[in-house]
Amino acid sequence: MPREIAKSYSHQEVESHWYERWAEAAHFAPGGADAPSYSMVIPPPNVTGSLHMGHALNNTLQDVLCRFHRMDGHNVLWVPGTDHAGIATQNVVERQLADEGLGRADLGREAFIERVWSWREETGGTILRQLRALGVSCDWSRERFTMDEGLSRAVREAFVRLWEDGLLYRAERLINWCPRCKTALADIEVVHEEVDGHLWHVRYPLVGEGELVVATTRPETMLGDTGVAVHPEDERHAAIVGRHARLPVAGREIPVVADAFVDPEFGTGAVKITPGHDFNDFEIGLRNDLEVINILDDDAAIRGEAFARGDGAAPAWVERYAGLDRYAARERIVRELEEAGLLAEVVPYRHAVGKCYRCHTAIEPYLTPQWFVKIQPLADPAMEAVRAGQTRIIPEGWKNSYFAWMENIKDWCVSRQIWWGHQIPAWYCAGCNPSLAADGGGRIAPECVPLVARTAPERCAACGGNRFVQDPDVLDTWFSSALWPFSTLGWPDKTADLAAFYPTAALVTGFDILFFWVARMMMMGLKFMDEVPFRDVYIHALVRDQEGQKMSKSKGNVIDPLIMVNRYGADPFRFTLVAMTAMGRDVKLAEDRIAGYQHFVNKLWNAARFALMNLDDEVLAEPRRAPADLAGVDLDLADRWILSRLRATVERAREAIRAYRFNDFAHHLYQFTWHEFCDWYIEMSKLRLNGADGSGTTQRVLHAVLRNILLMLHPLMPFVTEELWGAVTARDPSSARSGDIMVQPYPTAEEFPADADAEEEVAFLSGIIRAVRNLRTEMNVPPSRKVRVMLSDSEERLALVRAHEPLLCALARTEPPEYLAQGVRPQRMATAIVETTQVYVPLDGAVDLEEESSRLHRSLEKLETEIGRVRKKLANENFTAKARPDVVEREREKAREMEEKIEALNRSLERIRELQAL
RNA sequence: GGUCGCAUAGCUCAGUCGGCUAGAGCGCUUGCCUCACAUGCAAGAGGUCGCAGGUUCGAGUCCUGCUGCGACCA
Repeated sequence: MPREIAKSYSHQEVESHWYERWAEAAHFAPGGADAPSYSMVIPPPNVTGSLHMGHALNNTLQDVLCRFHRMDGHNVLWVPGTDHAGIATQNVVERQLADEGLGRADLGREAFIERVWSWREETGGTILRQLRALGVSCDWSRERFTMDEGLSRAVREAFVRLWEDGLLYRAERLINWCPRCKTALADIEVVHEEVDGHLWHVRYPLVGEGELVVATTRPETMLGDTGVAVHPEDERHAAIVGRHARLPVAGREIPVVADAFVDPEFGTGAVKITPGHDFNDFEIGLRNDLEVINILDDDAAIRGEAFARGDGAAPAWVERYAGLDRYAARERIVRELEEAGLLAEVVPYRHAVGKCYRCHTAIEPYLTPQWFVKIQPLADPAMEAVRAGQTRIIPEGWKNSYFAWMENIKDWCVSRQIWWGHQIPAWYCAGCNPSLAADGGGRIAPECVPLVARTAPERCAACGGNRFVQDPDVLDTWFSSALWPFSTLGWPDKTADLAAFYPTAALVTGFDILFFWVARMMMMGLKFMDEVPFRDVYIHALVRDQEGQKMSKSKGNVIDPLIMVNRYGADPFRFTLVAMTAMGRDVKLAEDRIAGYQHFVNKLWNAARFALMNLDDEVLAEPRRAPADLAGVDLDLADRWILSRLRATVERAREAIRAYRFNDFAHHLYQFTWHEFCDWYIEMSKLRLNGADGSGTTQRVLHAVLRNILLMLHPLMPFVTEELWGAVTARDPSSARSGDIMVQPYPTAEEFPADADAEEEVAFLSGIIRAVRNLRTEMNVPPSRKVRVMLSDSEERLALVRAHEPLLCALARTEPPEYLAQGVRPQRMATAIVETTQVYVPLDGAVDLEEESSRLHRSLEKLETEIGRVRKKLANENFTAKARPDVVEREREKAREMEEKIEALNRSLERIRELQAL
């Protein structure tokens, strides 16, 4: 009984339905515990974020892996969640407060944090809801947030253990300070950008007589200069080392020192040293015993008290500078230098400026007490694990970056001067640290002694006091993210999840957070779990626009994934992302690609539609999903061929997934579905389906191949495959209940018989069919008209065509062919050669002999060049002696074939010449 | 400045162990509304594999240099 489904697929009606159904059926949760586990943790998106293309790609790839392994019999767990994004989230809420005319200080810490939580309840986690539109199969019952109680406990535990193991310390160091966020940043949170600036050459008068010209990009920092340095071997300046310069404007006397860091080629060979506001200068200062003066407040404005140092009294000009922003101070100081005739030269100069990765404000090296993780003892095992292959990085090229970064790693500044985050579990006893009370601003002096503990201490072991102040700083968000692969599974408790799912199988992420996150997870995983956090790290590309530009709101070139899903459906969108994910390359995305793959979905839909219109109820009702038991019954050539090709496709698809070759995976399935199944098998099957003979077998094969296509494609295109699975298995008693495709076993190659003969024969027959079609077009035979065809070859070869004559007639629209004995050459025929077979189609009276002649000449020329190359090879004794025998044999075969073709072409040309002569 | 990567059809890219008459998708040209699909079918055009050397019987593939582009680090 013929049945019909809609003429085309409407994703809108289908996607939300299936997503809900999967959730209700608990398909997203791990299944049987006896199966090998396959686990992943989502790279937690920022809780303030909304879905962009990077997330779409990242999560699509993860979902492909999860869906594949789930079908392939693994116990799959994919943990979703978000991170609390300390600075970013605090910025968002502070902006809200600003609209109400409030600052966070107006609320106080506790009320502010409450406010952030309520923001999070309302708006946070939007991105996780958006992810569902992609069809991601993560286990929502295990959703985690880095500020959850469980994960916060993990953070405290990790912090305390690091402290106990001597891997954590608090010290006053020069750190990267963002004057807008008013917090310290880790080194990698600073992005270096080239900017067009100036190089100011300033005269520093020497005490006594003479002067020294120094070059600087930041003249305002001279207020904090405590020395001038020259290279020790620079003869130009050798005489003045040890003398003093009088610092312009500030008036202090500062020493001239020699330090090998100075580049004698740069500028005048003399540099001003500001240990309080430059990392290199800080080092030089340490080596040469220079004073460190902090001239800036936490908002990068000049602070008055800086000038009070030195001779004790604040000079008169302090009032001019105190409170000035660093850039205003720069303008002013340049003006004053110029007026004093101390500005020797100003030249345009392009140089790198470090900026805050969150707000893009230029960072300021700033001397403050901070918490640091001693990193080398953690980095060493993390490097070793990759070297030993306990964790693989794919593609391998990223290993270099990983090692390069790890080898030059510096201690990690983990304290942040913000409120939203995990407050550092360290307390200071008011009794032991009298300076605590003095500083009402909450900044704890560097000399204060912290008590690090899992919970607030009740009594001081040293003085017996019970008044404590908790360290006001919070931890870097990445500190909690570093624990993610085990904190989400219940650590520090020894949970069943932890036992079953750690280490995770794979981590899928972009290279932009290789250092921020991947490297730190490696370190923390090894530290706290004694085991790497993941077996494989797959690093994927960044999504760019079609010109290769990074997508950004300011450029206006963003493609919104949700709009794409809505417009084209999640399946084509996912397929596009996966098909374009070549190893290590950028993904350049254009909307028309997605539209293109929507056509593929339509093709699949219509193949299923065709099948449904041609399958009998009893076939549709058979529970069989693999036709292994069909083998040998009365499979015809086409059946044997498509099953053999299916086998090869399953093999390739599995291999592609195993090797993280996502684009190959998509490509092989696309190629098989469209160009083998639809273009050839379905067309060939029509003959048998319409005839009485063997229709049952063909129906069964058609059904089986279609179902296996759906199974293979499911990880890529979950929705349309699930929808069609429902249609083609509707009457299958074995799939009545939890028969969703999502939880069916993934096809294996062994289910399908390989058949090299069938593949070879179909290649030959389809070659003949293509050749006839080609000749038809050349001869301008209208598609509606059947064409006469003659074939000439050995009896054996011709018998093969004869056996499948109806296929040729139907697919090339020919009359039944005439079979000619080898060597018989008919007149007035256009010729093509397929393997050894000559194919003739009558030269129509209307055909231009000239054109036909030049067509043949072109093919002839091509062949002659090629055979020349092959003959040269075969004549080369080195080749025949050294190349592998099978390679040599292939070349010989090639030469034989080409000789025959050339001969045939020459004969055809000869006949055309005869005709032209008439 | 240092490191790494990339350069193949008009565009975007595959090309795994060196055996290639170099592939795909999109675009383009021509002809078709052929009873699953015009979101389609059929046929076709289109390449000095960035340049110059080297290794090899054989190089898109390996090595060196150059040019151009990109990324990361400083």
